[in-house]
Amino acid sequence: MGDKITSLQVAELAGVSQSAVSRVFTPGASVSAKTREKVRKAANELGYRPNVLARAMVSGKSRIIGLVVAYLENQFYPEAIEKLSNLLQEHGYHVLIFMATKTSGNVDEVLEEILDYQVDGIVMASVAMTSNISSRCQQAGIPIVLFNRSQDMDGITSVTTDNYAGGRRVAEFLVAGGHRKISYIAGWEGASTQRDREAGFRAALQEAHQQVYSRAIGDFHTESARAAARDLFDRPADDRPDAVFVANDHMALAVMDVLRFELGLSVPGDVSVVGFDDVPPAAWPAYDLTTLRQRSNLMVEETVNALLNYINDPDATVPRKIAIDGPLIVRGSAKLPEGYE
Amino acid sequence: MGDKITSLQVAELAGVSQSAVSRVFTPGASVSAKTREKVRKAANELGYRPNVLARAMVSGKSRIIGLVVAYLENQFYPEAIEKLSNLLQEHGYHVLIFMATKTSGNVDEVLEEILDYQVDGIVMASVAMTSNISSRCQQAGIPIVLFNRSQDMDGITSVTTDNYAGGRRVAEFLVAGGHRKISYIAGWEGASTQRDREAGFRAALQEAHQQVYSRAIGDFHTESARAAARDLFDRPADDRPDAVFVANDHMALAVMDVLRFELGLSVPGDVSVVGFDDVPPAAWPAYDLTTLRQRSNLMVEETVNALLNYINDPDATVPRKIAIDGPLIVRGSAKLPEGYE
DNA sequence: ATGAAAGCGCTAACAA
DNA sequence: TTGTTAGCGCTTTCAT
Repeated sequence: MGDKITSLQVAELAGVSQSAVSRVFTPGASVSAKTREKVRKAANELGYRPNVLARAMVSGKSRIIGLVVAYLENQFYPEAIEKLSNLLQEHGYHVLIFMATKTSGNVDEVLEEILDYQVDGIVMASVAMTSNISSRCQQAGIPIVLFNRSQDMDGITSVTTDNYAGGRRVAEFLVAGGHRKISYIAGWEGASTQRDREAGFRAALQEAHQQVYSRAIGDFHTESARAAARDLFDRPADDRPDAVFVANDHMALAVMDVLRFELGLSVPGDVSVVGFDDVPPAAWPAYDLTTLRQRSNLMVEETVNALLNYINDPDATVPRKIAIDGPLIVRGSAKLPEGYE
Repeated sequence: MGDKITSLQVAELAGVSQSAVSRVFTPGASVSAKTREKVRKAANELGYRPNVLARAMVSGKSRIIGLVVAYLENQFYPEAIEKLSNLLQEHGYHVLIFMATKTSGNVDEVLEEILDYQVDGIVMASVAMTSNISSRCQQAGIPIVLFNRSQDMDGITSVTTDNYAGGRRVAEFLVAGGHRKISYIAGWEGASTQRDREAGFRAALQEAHQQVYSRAIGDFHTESARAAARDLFDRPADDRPDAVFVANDHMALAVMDVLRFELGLSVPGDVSVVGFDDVPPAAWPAYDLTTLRQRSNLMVEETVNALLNYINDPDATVPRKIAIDGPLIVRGSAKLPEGYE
């Protein structure tokens, strides 16, 4: 008992050939209404469902998308994963998760594992890529898209927020708010997101004839961010920034806690804080964080599009660097510019 | 170019049979050192790796575990998923994600999809089970374990915190804190976690000759929780609870925001708040939430154990309801009992 | 429109 | 220890 039902058993019950059964379950195959009916009936009776793995073997399409992720602690990612998985599900694909954390330290190792599953595509979220990996996939003919990371090297598709523009927007907002000592808490310096946000931020500051007042590295992690905040703010009032742009919300929330509860500073009274991402807690009244929103819905849609386009027509698809514009969500953690409506 | 390397090609290059190659990649098969060496060399040269799907087909073991989740918004789950995935990876398994949300509304539908992938096991997180599903899996011989949900019906393995004991512990703490008007904000009433937490809570209250002062339903969602908080607390001081147990942290944080920022109440000055889970934000200084911790590490370990035990020896494995004790993490959101150290 | 037959890449008897 | 041989459950020519 409990044995798997095969198409052959259905065929026998329906009194048709095994390939007829296969055709009934293959969209766009030619079967007569009568045959289809007989097969459907037999299949229902037996509770038959095609074996995806067998289908994958012969067709070469597994309908599995590999997802590499390393940083679920940052709420931006669970949210994105949920959307990604949902959208792919709607297209008949499913997500096989690979954690690129401690255990299987290096990404290359993880990637080999993914390839073993004959995935139809790969999404790498918040993970850097070596050109080695890239060529490995290229040669395997597997599309890969970088989510929330970009790569200088060409030939690899990526979907990000327009981090440069976002950084600019934050700087402009802070400058307009009348701040004169604007500091920056950086994310992990290996990340393109960090780099681009900072570059845009600095560029706009420069245009306003300002520069970054001080800088510390938070590495995208809570504890490092706290240390960075102490580093920049635990000093006399006249040597203290009056505003800080933190490279993502996950850090910005921790920074706000340090400012308020450790250093007794008022936000935005003494210091304005702006983050990046707009994760759910940023909207909580206790933080009410002004932040540059990443439009994760759009990002996910673009990711899935890129993947499916390639799968459906590998030759007609060229790698693109997709950068989505993100709006500044103005809340209460930063002083408003004069006359801001 | 870019074609997949098969064991046959390796065999030819190594000058051995195809099955020799297979054996080299099968742990515990008998191969001579010489053959192994030849094969290894050829495999490296060609960049060969076994096709997991083909292996799955013939062996009947896919090394894929299906995971059903519905509620990534609650930080407890991303954390758990990360740990689960990591631990399974260490055992050579990988997680195929299925969202049980809006899109594929009903769990039964999702489950059929999972079965199509010939998974070796299923973890259902925060998802209720119909007996229908259960028997479907039983008959397919696929182990299924409920994570953070339990089921009255027998024959199904579940891993939870001891929610009843947890609920008791919270009540005892609140009573010891001198509270006399203790209320409860419930989670989704279909959830076993909700039921058990409330039952334990009420039992301990009763033993202290108290009862629940008032009750509202938060459904485990932020917005409903906010409404529930208003419902219970937006009233004259003498008809207001002096403490509230909220069925999980995700809601408790939202409740604290309403109390403080909408109703102008002080926590714990006017109201003590206790949650359940101990998600990361509970420890943030802005909330400093007293809460009953779910030991997700242990829960995940037990889940993986249960799964692997069954896979390795289906006949010797009996369904168990595993309930893990969780400690009360005392922070600042609730008044401390007299003389509490 | 349908059936027969040939594999997809691999593991697992079975011989040798 | 090794090679040979059968499949795993399915899709896909190729005839009919």
